[in-house]
Order: sequence, then C-alpha cells, then structure tokens
Amino acid sequence: MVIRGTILREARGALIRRGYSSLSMRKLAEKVGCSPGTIYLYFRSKEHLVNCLVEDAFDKLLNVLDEAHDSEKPVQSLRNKLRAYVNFGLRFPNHYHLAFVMRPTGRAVTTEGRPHPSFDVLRDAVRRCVDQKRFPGPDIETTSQVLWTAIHGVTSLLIVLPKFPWVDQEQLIDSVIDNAIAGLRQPSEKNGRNGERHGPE
Amino acid sequence: MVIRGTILREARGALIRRGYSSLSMRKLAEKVGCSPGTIYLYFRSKEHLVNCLVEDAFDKLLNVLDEAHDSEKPVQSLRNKLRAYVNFGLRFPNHYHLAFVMRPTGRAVTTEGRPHPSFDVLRDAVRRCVDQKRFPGPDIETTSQVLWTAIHGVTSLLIVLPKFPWVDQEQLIDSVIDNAIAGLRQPSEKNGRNGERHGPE
Amino acid sequence: MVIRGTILREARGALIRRGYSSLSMRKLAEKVGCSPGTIYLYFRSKEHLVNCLVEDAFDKLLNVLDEAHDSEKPVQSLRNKLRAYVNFGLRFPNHYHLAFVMRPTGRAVTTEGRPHPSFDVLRDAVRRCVDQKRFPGPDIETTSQVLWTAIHGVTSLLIVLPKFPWVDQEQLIDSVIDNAIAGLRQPSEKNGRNGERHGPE
Amino acid sequence: MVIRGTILREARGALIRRGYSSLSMRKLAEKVGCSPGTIYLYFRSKEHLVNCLVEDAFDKLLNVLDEAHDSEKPVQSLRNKLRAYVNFGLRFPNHYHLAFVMRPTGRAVTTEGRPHPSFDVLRDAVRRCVDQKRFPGPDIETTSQVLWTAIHGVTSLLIVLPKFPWVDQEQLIDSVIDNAIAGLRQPSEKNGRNGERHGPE
DNA sequence: AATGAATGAGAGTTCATTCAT
DNA sequence: GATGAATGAACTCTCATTCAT
Repeated sequence: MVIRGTILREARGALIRRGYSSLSMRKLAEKVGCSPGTIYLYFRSKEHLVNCLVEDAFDKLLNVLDEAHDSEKPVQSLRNKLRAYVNFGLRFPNHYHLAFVMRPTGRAVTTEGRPHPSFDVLRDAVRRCVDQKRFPGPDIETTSQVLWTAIHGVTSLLIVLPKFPWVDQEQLIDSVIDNAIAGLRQPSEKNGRNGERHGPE
Repeated sequence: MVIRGTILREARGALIRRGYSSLSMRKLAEKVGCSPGTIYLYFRSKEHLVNCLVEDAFDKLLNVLDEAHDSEKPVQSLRNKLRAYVNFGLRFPNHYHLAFVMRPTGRAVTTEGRPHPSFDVLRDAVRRCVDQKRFPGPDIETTSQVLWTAIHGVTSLLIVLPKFPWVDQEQLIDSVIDNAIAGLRQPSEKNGRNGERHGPE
Repeated sequence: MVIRGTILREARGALIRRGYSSLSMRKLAEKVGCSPGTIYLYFRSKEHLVNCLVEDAFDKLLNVLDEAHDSEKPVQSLRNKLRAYVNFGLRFPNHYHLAFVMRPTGRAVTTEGRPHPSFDVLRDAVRRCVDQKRFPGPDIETTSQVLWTAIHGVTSLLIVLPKFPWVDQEQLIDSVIDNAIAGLRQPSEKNGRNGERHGPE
Repeated sequence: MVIRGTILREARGALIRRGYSSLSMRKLAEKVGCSPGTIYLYFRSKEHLVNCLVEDAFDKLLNVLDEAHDSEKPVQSLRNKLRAYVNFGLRFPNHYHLAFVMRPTGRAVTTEGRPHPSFDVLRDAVRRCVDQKRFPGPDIETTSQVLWTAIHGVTSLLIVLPKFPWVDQEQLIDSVIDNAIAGLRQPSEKNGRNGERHGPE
C-alpha cells in the first residue's frame, strides 16, 4: 500500500506544477516507478485520482483547524484558527492550491450546496465571539465569509505569486489577521458602493 | 487584423472554461473560423498566445483602476479603487483568473521583481490616505498589500467557487472593503501569532 | 484523395482477417504508410471507418445485382441475379463478409427495419417469375427470403470455411441455385416440423 | 471443477456479445468471481479458451443431430435432422456463431481436411434417402453439401440479422427445408451459369 | 495572408499474461 | 488451487506544430 501514497504524493506535486490537463498518468507512473497500468489498480481514472487528492487536502485542513489551539478568550481562539489556516496553506501549498485555487471540479468544497466542514469550524469560532459580545455584528455568516476571504486572499497570493516583492511574510499575515479582526470589533460604518454619503474623509 | 482579435477573444473564453492544456489550437481555429496554421501567423506558439492574453488582462485592469472615480476624499477614492478592482474581477472573470489565479509562474504580475503598475495605483491611493492623516499607519507598503489580499480573496473565491452558499454578493463585497478599511483606521493592536499576551478577549 | 482509398482497402482486409476489435488504427496507419492521426483526417473514428466499409460493400453488391444480365425469361433472369450474388461474395469476400457475416453494427443491411435495396432487386426478380406464372407460390416475400438464405448459405460457407472438402465449387453453386429454383417450381408439399403426417417417404 | 464450467459459460456469452478481441480475461474473471490468474489454471491462454468453446459447440451440435428423432421414413428422418440443426442454431446462437460464423480459420469444422463428424450425420441421412430411392441423384456428397448450405443460410442469417423484417420464422425455416428437399426429389435440370440453354422459362 | 494536409509525440486507458505468495 | 499485484505492450484518439501551395 506504500505505492498508493507515493502516487498521491507525486501526483499532488505534478498537478500543481503543470495543471490538471498536463498531469500525465504515464509520466506520473514513471516518477512513481511503476507501470502506467499500476496506477489504475489504485485509482479508477485520472479524475478519481485528483478527487482523492482534493479530499485529502480538505481532510488535512479540517484536522489542522480542529487542532488549532483553543483559548478561553474567544477572539484569541478565532485568531488561532485563522493563523492555522494560513499556516496550513503555506506548509502544504499543494494541498491548498488543490482545494481552493485550482478546483478541477470544485466538488469538494461544497457538497450539495453546503460548505465544507472546515468552514463550519471557522463559523463556530466566530459564533463564540459574537455570543460573548466580542463582536457587535449579528450576522455571523457574513462575518465568517469576510474572514475567510481575508485569509484566503493572503494565503493564495503568497502561494501563487511567491516572487512578488512582499513585505515580510509573517508581518503581512499578522497584519491581515489583525486588520480583519480589528475591523470587526468596531461598529461597522456602512459605506456602500455609491460612496461619498458621509462626512469628509 | 480583425482576426487577431477574434483569436484572442475565443482563446480567452476557452482558456478559462477548459484550462490551459485543454485549450486546443485546432478547436480554437475552428471556433475562429480559420485554419490551424493561420493562428501561427499571429502568435508564435500556444504559450505566446496565452502570454498575450495575460498581458491584455493586466492592461485592462490597469485601465479600470485608473478610471475609477477619484474623489477629493482620499479614503473614498481608495474605496472606489478597491471596488473597481473587485468589479473588474467579477465582470471579467476570465481576465482575472488568467492574471492572478491561474498563472503559477506569475510572470506578468511581477516583471523583474517589481509589482505590476496596477499595484502602484493601489499604493498611490493608500499613500494619499496616509498623507492626509486618514490612516495612522506609516507602513504604506504593508497596508497596500493587506488591502490587496483582502480584495483578491473575495474576488477569487467568488470566481472559483461560484456555487458556495455565499451571502448576498454585493453585501459580502461591501463588508470586505468596509472591514478592511475600518481595521486600518484604528491604531492596530499588535497581536502576534503566539497570542494571548494582552488582556482578556 | 488516393490515401482515403488506400485506407479503406487496407482496413477492409485487416478487418476481415482480424475482426473489428483487432483492427488497429496504428497498424492500419503503418500499412497505409501514414501517421495514425492522418486516418482521422478522413474518418471521424474507427467506427465511422468501418461503417464506410460496410456502406461501400452494400453499394458494390447493389451495383452487381443491378447489372446482372437481365433475360426475357424471368426465371433465367432470377437465376442470373442469384449467380451474380454468389459471384460477388466470392470475388469480394471481404466486402461480403463485412456486409452479411461480420456485421459489426448490423445497421447497413436494414435501415429502419426495411431491407436493403439490394434485397429489393432480388424480390423484384422473384415477383416477375410469379407474375408470369413460372412459380406457383403467391408468397413472394417468403420465396425471396428462401432464395436469399440459400445463396447466402453457400456463399458464406465457401468464404468462411475455404478448407472444407467441398465438391467442385462451381458445381456446388449451380446445384444450390438449381435446387432452390427447382423446389419452387413444384407445388410445395407442406411438411411441418412435427413431420410424419403424410404418406410413406 | 465447477469453476471451469462457469468460465466457459460466461466466456461463451461474452464472446458473442462482444466479439473475440473484446472478450477480456479480466472482466471474465470478474464475472466468474475469480482472479484473472485463476483462469490460466484451466486454460493456457485466451486462444485456448476460445478453442475449447468451439469444440464444445461442435460436440453439442453432434449430440443434437444424433438425438434427432429417427424415422423409418428416410426423408422424414433427414428432415428431422435438418430441423434439429436449425433449432440448435437458434437455441444456442452463441455456440452456432462460434462454430460456423465467427471462426475465420475454421479449425474445428475441418480437422485435417476431414469434415466434422456432425457433417457425417447429415451425409448418412442423405445416403439412406438415396439408398431407398427417395432421391434420384447419385451424388451424395453434393446433395449433402447443398442441404447443409441451405440450412446454414437460414440459421446464420436469422442469428446475424435478427432485425431484418423476416416473414414468420417458423414458416421461413419450414419453407427452406421443404424447398431444399422438394428440389432434390425431382430430376435436377442442369441449368448452368451460362444460362438460357433450355426452353422458355 | 491563408490554407489544409500531414506528422510525431503523447494522452488516458485496457489488455493478456505472469508470478510470488 | 487460487490469488492479487504488477507489467509492458497495445489500444483509440488528440495534440501543437509545420510547410508546400
């Protein structure tokens, strides 16, 4: 069964490097050190193989979020989850890319219209903050999605554009998380797209 | 020369729908209504064609940001730029995907280590806010990158996961932008990744 | 366009020799002297190629039957058609095999439940015999089918089992046709499958 | 040893449904419920397996012909054999197809240039008719072959072209046999392929 | 400027078969 | 006896690309 793991590992790398269509079962077999047919003993098809990769990525993410240090202070706890999310993306960029950037099928992230359990973890952490009056907003769903887009933004850009002249990476990530949470803590000023309705800025 | 534009247009659509490797020069020629060889009169290779697509995408983005309504109120002006960025991504998901999601090499987004001019537009807008004391932070570069990751996060997720059960899209985008700017306006509390150093949360 | 003919010719031979599934597009290309892809410039798929072969076979048969020497004596005319049919099978065993023995799809011989036009030629010849009182039977359709099965029997067996210790081939064919027609000329004794109902035999 | 029978049975069905080359040892094993390797314990190779199928088919046919109800009336006896032959083909189309239609080599039907014993049964029945003066012709071999081609014709066409708009099947078969025998009973008019030598037709 | 016929490489997949266990 | 993992060759078909016209 060690060969199955090898296939997954090699496939993950190749998939990110070259994209779905350029992931060649033949070349993959060569890298793995087996014959093309052998892969089909473990995976029904190329699509099945990629689906397994995505599933794995989500499972891994869910584990990471679950295990993120829980604090009695709910905001700190949320902060830990957010940071764990980004760390996961940076330590397993292939997994992250698979799950949220490449999305060969997009199936895994939403099963039948419901978000993936890993998003539930995030939402729960937000809910606890609201329950304990740390955040004003009543709209837990919106808040959760805002936070998710924030950390996805920094994670995916760092992965996809590693050569961009980023400021210090740690500082950037901290700033993103700090800023997102800081924004939540004060009563939101609703400043819609039409803009310029309030006082001088 | 009209044929060149047709090729680019059809290629752009097909590229996103099917991915780079599934973009077939033969099928492209069929859609365009010319022979396969004809494409090679305008583009050296498939790679060259795709590079041209990416360039175009960035040019288009730059135009959009430049033309975003400038206000005398610098924060409103920044807000307009951010909103224009998201709008660009949503109205031209093909371009956006090409420019910021798909290209693993990120060649176009950073030419020789320097950010693309469209990022300069964003940084300038931030600088004006700081100059006019709307934002406390002195670190313009970090602030700009934080804002970029925020709007990239929401833009790319909306594009990549259209079936996710998002809250109302306009509301989400507004919230993201509001929250990001709100966070900037108050003195940031530095709450590092080790967490739990401050008072009760 | 000469290459298309070459492909068809080589494919016909290989198809009979090795059967549909063993007809290899690669090997075919090699025999033809072109690359595998070239075949696909002329035929959409392997199935399409084989269908063309079958169509051709039927067209050829129809031609042969149409051109069979028509006599003023209707039975002689019928006899000529029957003999032409067998001759066709023996001179173009590949075509015949394709049309009536192998039948990879079986489409060609009956289009939407109707017999192929070449069967019409045979039926017309029978009808003329009946019209001119050479044959007693009123049932033209049954008579035609009986004759067809007779000549198909000898044709296909001669093709499929060339090594069987046949009596002289010409004599056999003549005997088959003679016998089939001789049987028709006398009022048929209906001797059902249960048998032994009539007088001593 | 029950497994050997299962293999043969499943193979027979698959062979006809899908053709020789599409008969997959792997899928066969799956249907049988054993591993691919197991089949090779009973059959040296795919070819060997198919040869066994053909042998079986001939054995079965021989049994059927032998057991066909023998009558004291020799023509009726012959008729019974012919009818049994057709019935065999229709009740075991897989076997029949294997034995007389599919095999291009025709190995089984002629072993070292001699006809298969099942043809002997037919010839014997003919011989008895001639011995008892029911048939005029002295040429038993030709007569036997003529009869064989007749019943093979109707049998194989009914199997190969089930969708052809045949007249009632029983009626057709009876007509074929009646007609073949009727033809034999009257002195054959020798009307060769050059035709038109005799009186008006 | 444009074509269309052609190519060689390579894609995913299935095959009959082997062999250590 | 029987297995199941593995193989290497073969499959149909599509690809980006070239080039004589």
